Amino acid sequence: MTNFIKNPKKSFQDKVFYVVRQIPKGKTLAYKQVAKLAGSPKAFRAVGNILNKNYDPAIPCHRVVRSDGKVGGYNRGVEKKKKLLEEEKKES
DNA sequence: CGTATGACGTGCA
DNA sequence: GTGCACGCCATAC
Repeated sequence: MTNFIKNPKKSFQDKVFYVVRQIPKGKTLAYKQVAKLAGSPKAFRAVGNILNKNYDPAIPCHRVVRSDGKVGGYNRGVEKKKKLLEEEKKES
């Protein structure tokens, strides 16, 4: 890191974060949907890739699941993600 | 610039 | 219904 400041890189990542941040509690969004909302319906690959490399506590990435209904993965542990989804879903 | 990787998605056997 | 292989886009090196 040559610079202390982070790059304002306005890229797909920003859109993905913005979309994921809008996901209401107890609701899950598919990677494909996120990619579509982000502007690239075929970039669901990049969506997962970005979330995986850039996990942020402000981003409910645990609400992003596969179109198959599977949780997919989670930086903190798939088990944790499943539990969070279940809890939020119950509360909702 | 080209190659490699990845929390995916869809199609086919 | 399950499993395997290919294709897709964005990022990193």
